[in-house]
Amino acid sequence: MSGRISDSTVRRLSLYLRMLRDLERVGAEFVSSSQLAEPSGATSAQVRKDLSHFGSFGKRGRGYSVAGLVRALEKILGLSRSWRIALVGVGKIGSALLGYGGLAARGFDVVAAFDVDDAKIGTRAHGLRIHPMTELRPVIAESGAEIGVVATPTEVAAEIAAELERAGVGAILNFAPIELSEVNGVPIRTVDIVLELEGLSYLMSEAGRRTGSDA
Amino acid sequence: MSGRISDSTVRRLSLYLRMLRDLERVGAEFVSSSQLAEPSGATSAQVRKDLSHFGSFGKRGRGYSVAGLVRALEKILGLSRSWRIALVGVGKIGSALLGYGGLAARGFDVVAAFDVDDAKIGTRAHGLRIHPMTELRPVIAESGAEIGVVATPTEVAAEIAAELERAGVGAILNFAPIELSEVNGVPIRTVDIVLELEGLSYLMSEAGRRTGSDA
DNA sequence: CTTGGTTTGTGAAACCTTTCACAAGGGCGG
DNA sequence: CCGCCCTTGTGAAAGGTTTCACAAACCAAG
Repeated sequence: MSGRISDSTVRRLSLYLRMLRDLERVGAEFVSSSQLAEPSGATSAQVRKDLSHFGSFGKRGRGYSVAGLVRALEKILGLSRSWRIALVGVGKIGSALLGYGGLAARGFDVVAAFDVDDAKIGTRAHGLRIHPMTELRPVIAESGAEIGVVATPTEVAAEIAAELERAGVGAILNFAPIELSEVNGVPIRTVDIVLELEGLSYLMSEAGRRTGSDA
Repeated sequence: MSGRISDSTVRRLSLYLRMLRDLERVGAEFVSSSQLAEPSGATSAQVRKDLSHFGSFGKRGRGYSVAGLVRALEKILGLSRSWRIALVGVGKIGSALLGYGGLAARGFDVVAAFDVDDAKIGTRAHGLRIHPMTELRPVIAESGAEIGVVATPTEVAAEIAAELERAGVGAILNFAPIELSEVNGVPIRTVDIVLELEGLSYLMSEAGRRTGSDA
């Protein structure tokens, strides 16, 4: 088992865990790979293969123990602890994140916020003091944030990501529409809404072209 | 050329287009596949392969005409026109989207907004009147929105997506942390921040486990 | 204890994507 | 006009992911 695990596998593991927690809440004891596969649109074989990279968690003829698999997946995904987030850029997206209770509920706590805007610095947003950029390093060190979130304009995103990395974060989530390259093994995930919309635009145009030429 | 194009290819095409527009702005005339590859982290061969699915756009020995390729990619991706968006849920994320100028700048106009909250209905957010959910169908029909955005709580996301589909949108962008399944060929893309964070959590834990056992 | 029904874990096969490597074509300097 | 250098377009190879299919294991009932 366990070589290099693909992003898509990890993504699915998260989805399985979500479903398992729901099942746990309603008191289910066992679940089969096919039940587990359904919500993520995967197949039962894929569920079993995904899990097999990490060990053997099921009972043949019976399925998986819900509680047991929840704990196993939490351990694999690093979700048996909570993570601290440092947010850079308290604009539209940054504020939305701060106000989104879903993060803290799932173990991701925003513990520090930064902005360049003098009007914002020193004020509080959702109970969190907004620091100037110059305090990035010390505040991140003191707060112990492990994840940096870049919610700044595109032009400065790369620079901010580099500063976050230097300040010691272990991973970065980027909302600016720019592809940031991983440095020093600090993984970066980008959430690019425009890219998603353009992907949809392609699919709609493609559909139009198909039906257009058929009709 | 042109069979079924993978999501990752389309994603890269968007990135190429971004770079090409920057190049056009600074007045570059030609660009090579290797220059084009750099910002998206692709290889030159991949750029050429991606483009080859749609035709032959370059000149051997010279590269690609920047202006020509911009127009070609815009056509392929369906970006030579603008798209209208109907937004359902004007909470944190919904408001952030409304206020985000980057969308309109790239040809995605939010033309209609809906919410269940009586306090919001009838008011205006960023110049846009907020409609009650009961008016979904007529307002979408009248506004001609092609893309529906789901920015509601998870519990109602699936139902809203179905209503949007019935109201006639051609694609859906979903921000709720739930996997929605495509119906009637209406493509759905989900932006799931928690999933991204959990992916980062996995990578950080993995890194910890590796160095932990090595040291 | 045995039988039958069920579900896992996993090699092998199928499928898909990326990379390689090179012939074909184009431009430029002389 | 010729020869050299450069870059595309593309089959073939390599690499990766998903699906298939089945033996092994477990439970329950008789």
